[in-house]
Amino acid sequence: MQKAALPKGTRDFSPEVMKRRKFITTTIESVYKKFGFDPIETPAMEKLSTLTGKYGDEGDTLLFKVLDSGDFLAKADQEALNNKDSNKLIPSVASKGLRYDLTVPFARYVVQNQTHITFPFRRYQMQPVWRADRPQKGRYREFWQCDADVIGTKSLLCEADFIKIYHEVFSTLGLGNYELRLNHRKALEAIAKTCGFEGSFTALTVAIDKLDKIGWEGVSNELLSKGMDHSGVETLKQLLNKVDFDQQALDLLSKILTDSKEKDIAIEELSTVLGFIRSTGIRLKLDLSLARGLDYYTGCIFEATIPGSGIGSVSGGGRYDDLTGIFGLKDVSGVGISFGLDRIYDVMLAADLFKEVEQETKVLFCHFDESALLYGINLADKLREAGIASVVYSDRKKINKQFDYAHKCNFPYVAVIGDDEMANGVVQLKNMATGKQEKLTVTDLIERLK
RNA sequence: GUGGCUGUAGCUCAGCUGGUUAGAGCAUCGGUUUGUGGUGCCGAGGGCCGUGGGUUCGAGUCCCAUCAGCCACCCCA
Repeated sequence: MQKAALPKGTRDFSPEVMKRRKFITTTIESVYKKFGFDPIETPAMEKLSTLTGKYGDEGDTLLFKVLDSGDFLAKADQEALNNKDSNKLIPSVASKGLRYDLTVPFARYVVQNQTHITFPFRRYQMQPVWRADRPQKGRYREFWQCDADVIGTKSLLCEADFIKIYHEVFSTLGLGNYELRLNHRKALEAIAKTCGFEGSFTALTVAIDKLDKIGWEGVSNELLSKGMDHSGVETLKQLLNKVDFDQQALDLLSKILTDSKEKDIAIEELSTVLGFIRSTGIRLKLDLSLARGLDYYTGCIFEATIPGSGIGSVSGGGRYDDLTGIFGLKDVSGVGISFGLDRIYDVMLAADLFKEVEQETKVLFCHFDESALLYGINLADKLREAGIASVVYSDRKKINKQFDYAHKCNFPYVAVIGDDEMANGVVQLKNMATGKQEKLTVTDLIERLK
């Protein structure tokens, strides 16, 4: 006998859990639909060449590779094999991989279907993704992303739409205390210029992204050691405070940053977004320390967290000006966001935000003998025709066992069938919550349970 | 990839400084005299004490290794 077990970082979902997960996904889906997005799906596997090189070096190591079928060793890179060089061996034995996110497969989809797509294209996609990360709290190897993207327009109205979507989704889920942080990739570049650090843009973003973890002192020490001078550090310090996203914040930013093309773009785009959402009263933060790891972002970037949840971001996104370029389609700008279903679930569970899951099957037919069982089968079919979910107890067991089953499964009603009921053309319907029961004909039964 | 913590029944755990046949609660199944569930009462099944080695007269308990799980770092949803 072998032990029943799952691969590390993967989970089964019980009916109770699935009902709650569905609540989250249908909420997100209905908001996406309301904003004019249509669904697509893509395969779990992509060609490895589609995935590699899109998520940075670290991302490549986190990709699950799928071993080729057949005699894969025959066509393996013999030199790499002899040298036991795993990394070099991979391309010759694995040509597929599990998708790492939904954005890159989407870019591939857009390029491949460009002649059939009408731009701007608004799609949503809710599917699992896989990462060979070491699992821990709020981190799984298989998890679901709920993405929405608009591709084929540079309009900042899209960014405004996503801010409204964030607000509606989190409010509906009961997570109205969410914090949405906004930044602009060009603002980061302008900051690098202002601080005399344009040559080490990546080092700058890596450092300031750690602000909430290692504090201002840690960040400044790191930057000083990387060669930033004291005046640069002082300037930076004025910028990194997380502030309300409003005109005042933009004015201040404009005052501190030295003139550059990037500054102009960042300020102008952020003001445009602000203008689009001003009337809604939605609040968000301008956080110039927000960097986000994925380097395909070029414009506005978003990240949403639930303060006090102990789990990192539950959603992220941003604008990418040239993600389709790598697949041969130039000058197509897109912007999108992604909700992390599993993390939202964890946060909601911890905050006790799920309502009691109700049993959707209305009634269980219980019986005393073979003829009552057959009688029940017919009645159940009549109820189903009327759209009432019902089950006939499938085995011949004592009536108290049948009731026990109904109780444990949370069926709201039990319909008892015996000789009396069959003789009179009725059933004994018992309300399991109140304990009350009454004799009803089929017609009355349907009327009662509708 | 780096570090820390933990492995005893299906689940949560107890098992004192090593000492007879390994315990509890919950869960499961059966019964409570058979046309009615929840609570109560009675009873049953279920454990190579993660795995391998070592110390010892004797190991669930001590030591080493290994595997697995959890947590943190890195990075991220």
